[in-house]
Amino acid sequence: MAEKDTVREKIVEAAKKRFSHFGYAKTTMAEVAADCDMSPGNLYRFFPGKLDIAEAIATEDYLKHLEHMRKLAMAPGKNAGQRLRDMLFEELRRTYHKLEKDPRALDMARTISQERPQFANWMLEKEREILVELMNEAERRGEFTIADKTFTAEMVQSATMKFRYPQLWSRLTLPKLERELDGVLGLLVHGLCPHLSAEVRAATHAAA
Amino acid sequence: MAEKDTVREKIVEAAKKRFSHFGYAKTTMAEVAADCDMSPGNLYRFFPGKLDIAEAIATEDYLKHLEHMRKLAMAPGKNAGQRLRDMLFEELRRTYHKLEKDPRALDMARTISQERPQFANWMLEKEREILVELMNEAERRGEFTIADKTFTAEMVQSATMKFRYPQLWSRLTLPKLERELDGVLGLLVHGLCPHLSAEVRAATHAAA
DNA sequence: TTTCTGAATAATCAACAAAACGTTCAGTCT
DNA sequence: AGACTGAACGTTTTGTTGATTATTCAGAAA
Repeated sequence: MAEKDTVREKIVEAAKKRFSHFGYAKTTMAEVAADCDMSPGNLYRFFPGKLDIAEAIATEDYLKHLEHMRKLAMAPGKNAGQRLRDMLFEELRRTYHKLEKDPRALDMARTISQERPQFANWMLEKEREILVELMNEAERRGEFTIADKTFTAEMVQSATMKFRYPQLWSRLTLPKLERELDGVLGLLVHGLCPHLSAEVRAATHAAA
Repeated sequence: MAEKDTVREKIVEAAKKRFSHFGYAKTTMAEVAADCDMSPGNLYRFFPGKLDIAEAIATEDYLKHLEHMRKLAMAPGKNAGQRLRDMLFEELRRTYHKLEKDPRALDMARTISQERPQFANWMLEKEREILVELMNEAERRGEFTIADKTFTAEMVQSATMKFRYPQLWSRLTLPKLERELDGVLGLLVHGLCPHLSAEVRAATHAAA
């Protein structure tokens, strides 16, 4: 079984190289198999199909990214709004740079999210867990007031959809996208209605 | 000149019928010309090209829709949040139903927004004007506090992108989309931070 | 002169054949 | 028996050819 995992890893590594070098569509199972000194048929003892190899690569990659985002979401010495901002900016920059420096990654991303919508769902769900943690912490400190946190996390994701696969939905440059994300987050955090600034809150306390 | 406009209108009408019956791609300039009892070449004295006829149709249609939205945005006896909600719900429902009952409209929408990105910009800009009017009115009544209204309108549009061409970016049903839009608007209006409810505001006034 | 036509042109599309590919599985090797 | 191969199969992609189509423009009609 440990042996099997080693072989699996070997396949993933070979595929990773091919995919990033030539793109998902342009690498064949035969090539990946050859890189691993095995026959094409043998790949299927480790993965149900080509797309599943891509999914394994994407999963590995995203789990690393999630760790990073969790750190930003829980960073000490910052208020909740700032941490939310850091987290979503990190997400924007990561995907932007990934697709920028390696346009070959785009067809893989596109194929996966088209053929495996459930995978895109899984990513959102994982991110949502972090958002809920962030909100719990924020509420504990009185920074946010949120009734249904999972629902609210979904709404935050919905409102920031545009920044999740930036070059899929617009041709904006990174600085423009950052400015826009900043603006949207400002709205999400403070709202359009007059909000409870520090001074107003003090006044309210005095009145009580 | 009045004569020219009549001919233009005739062409638009003929094209409208063809486009909605057979789709944009499947109707030929020759057919539209025949419907107007003229030669294909003559169409080009009135429109630079086929796509410009489609754009004229879309413009006419959107201007009607804008009027409707402006009415909702300025409806008396409702607070600003409610009017914003009515306006964006109308937008969602309109495009959803249009593309639902007439999937032929989709290829036209897709072609226009692909080949003429500036047209999509024009639509957003026009809608933004209404949003700014709504915000001005809301600020006058103390319902919203907004520094840069045009920028804020842009951010509202950015956060609600997903609901603008619903079936282009997701496969959600109308009820699910409505629920989600409602949630996002709740967030945009009230924000995540504790906000100034009516009672709190009264307390603040008392303290002052 | 001004308005319009319709054949000419160049670009795009559709249909079809050939090649390449993902996937399977009968059978070989260890 | 379990691990693996590679030819075979059906699907998808690619390349090619012929037809359609948007657009132009020289010239006819008004």
